Amino acid sequence: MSREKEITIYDIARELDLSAATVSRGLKDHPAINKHTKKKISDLASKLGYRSNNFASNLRKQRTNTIGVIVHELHSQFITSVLAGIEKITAEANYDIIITHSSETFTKEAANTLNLFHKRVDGVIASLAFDTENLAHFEPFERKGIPVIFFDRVFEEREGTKVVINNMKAGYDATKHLIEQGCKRIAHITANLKRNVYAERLKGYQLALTENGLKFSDKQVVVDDLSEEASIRSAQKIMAMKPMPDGIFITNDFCAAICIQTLKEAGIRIPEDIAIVGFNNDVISKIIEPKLTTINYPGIEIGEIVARNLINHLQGNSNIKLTNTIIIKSELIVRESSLKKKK
Amino acid sequence: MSREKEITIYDIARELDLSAATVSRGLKDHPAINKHTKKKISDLASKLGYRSNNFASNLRKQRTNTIGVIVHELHSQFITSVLAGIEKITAEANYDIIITHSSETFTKEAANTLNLFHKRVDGVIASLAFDTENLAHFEPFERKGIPVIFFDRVFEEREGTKVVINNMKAGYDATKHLIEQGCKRIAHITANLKRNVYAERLKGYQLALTENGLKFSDKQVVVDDLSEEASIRSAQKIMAMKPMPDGIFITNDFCAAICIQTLKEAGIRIPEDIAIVGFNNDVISKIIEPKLTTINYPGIEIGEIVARNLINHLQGNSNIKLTNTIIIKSELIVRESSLKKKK
DNA sequence: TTTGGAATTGCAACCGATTGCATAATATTT
DNA sequence: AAATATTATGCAATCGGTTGCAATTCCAAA
Repeated sequence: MSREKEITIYDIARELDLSAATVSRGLKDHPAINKHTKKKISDLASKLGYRSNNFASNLRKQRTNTIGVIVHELHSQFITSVLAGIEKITAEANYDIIITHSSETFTKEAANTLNLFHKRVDGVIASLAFDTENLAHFEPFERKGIPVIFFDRVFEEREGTKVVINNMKAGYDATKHLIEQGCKRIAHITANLKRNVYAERLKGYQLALTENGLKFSDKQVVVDDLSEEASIRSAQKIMAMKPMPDGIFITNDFCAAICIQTLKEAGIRIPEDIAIVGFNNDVISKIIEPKLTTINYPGIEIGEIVARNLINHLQGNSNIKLTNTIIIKSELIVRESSLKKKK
Repeated sequence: MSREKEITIYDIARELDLSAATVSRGLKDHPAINKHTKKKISDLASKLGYRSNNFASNLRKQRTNTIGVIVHELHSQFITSVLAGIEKITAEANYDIIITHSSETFTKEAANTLNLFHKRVDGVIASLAFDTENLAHFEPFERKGIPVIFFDRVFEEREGTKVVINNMKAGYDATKHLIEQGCKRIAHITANLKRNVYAERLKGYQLALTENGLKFSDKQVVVDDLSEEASIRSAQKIMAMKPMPDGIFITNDFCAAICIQTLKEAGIRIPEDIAIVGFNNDVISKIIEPKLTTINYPGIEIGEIVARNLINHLQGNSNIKLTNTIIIKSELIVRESSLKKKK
């Protein structure tokens, strides 16, 4: 199979006895070009199978029409929903996206960031890894005036637009719900508290407790990562508590599912002995038995809003520095895992 | 924030009183350049924050060092594992990847294919959408001599390398296992039989039945998509069969999980009344109750092999046309959902 | 017929890295 | 010291599309 020669605007120009400039303008519907000429150009272009060379074009235009996306994982429903939302909006606006993921490690996140920088993306959308401690690796973008928007895992202190849910309220709602179900000793399983999402949910948990006359104690908060092994460990810690909790607010559905499994295997009844609320509304929350009460996390919506904001900014219709924090609504979905009281 | 000017090799050349050619070679460790000079170049480059312009480079080199990946979904564990495998190998070989997904529709798949073509990827890795009927949309690649490797969902008839598991054997093993557990009336829930993977598994199912003196009947095969709704529908069809099956081989773990749920809600005991075997070894198979017997589908390995093959071919170390089908081992993982007999 | 202005098209200089070939500088051999 | 080989660097063309500005063509009004 011999490779066909690539067709360029010069080939088209030669064949139609025009200049490359005219062909270039004709192909992109420039108003100065005669309708007739445009037609001839685009006809011949498609006949010859012309495809525009992005590299030449980007090189000259000094922009790529590409947005870089940095996420912590691909395995989560939430993230894939966000990506779907981003993709929808960016595709409409004719932007390409490059998706990178950090597997929850700062090192890979930094490498991906650098990589996107070298690829000269016009803008970046990011959610931070588990152990990212600062935003120094985003500085090159800052220096070049390339906009970066964060969602979900963000640094509150940082300037610029962020898209998040009200994690504190969500944590509050989850805990309040457990209290309303009659729980008196409510534990909380969560992850790295340096991440805003977990810290905020903890605050909400704490507030709900104290506001309802229950006392908060460090000992009832289990911090680990959210892997399968960690989840089993966490469940074991819960069982070792004396007295054992009668309710748990768990910051992640997968972790909650593993916990439920571990607890059930130990003969603990859910929700009778321990009521459980998860977080995210993953598919898994409807598979696990009992079905999991959880917080709905509207990924698609978040993705759409993040993308729309970035693109507006890129097109000069808004200024990212002005808008600061966009809060998306999330709500509690009640299923069996928390229902101590019959309806 | 004012944008910094971009540093080029010319800036470096000027400052060091060298030619751009030398700088270019120095930066990529060309053997003809003096060690000393190289050091000076790379020192200044990093001091100035130089970043190479990929567009200029690609334009000149006429290749992008980018591989396009087309998959049917991002939501599945299997696919994200494959992607992880691909990423590992391509990153080592210094290739970039662009990931596109078709949401299981041919239209999007074709659009993505075209898009990758325009982006001038050096090679393509693809798994077909649910309803793709032919490979005409890959023809532009063929014409330009750009290699395309398929995995998982492939067209058997097509020339060129494909990476798959032995789906027929897997289907056979799954069904045989059910037979060994004493099942006499084994149903099969599957999806679009135009896709090789499903057609092959069906063949294996059929073979195991007839080989063991059980008769095969169309009526025991339920074909639908693999969505939640479809899975519920399928479970209902199973329950409506008279006599009801005592075993089901389901071509996908998620679907199997939903089926188990639906059957259990109807009071059917798993595995006592109906034994079930799934496919994929998704996380979900360990969450569902009872835990699901399934076929392990080694995604990472498949990804690695596909990527390695493509890269070898791109680097001229092998010819994709010669190798034809690479078969990866997969095996049955026995859990509770199929164990009628106590061990 | 002349002329002003609008409508089209072309010229030529970019954008930044790469690379075959020539040349210069240095080292080695005779 | 001359000749040859080795090492290091530079020249200049090239990749293909874009765009400010100039040039040409065309048409209608004077």
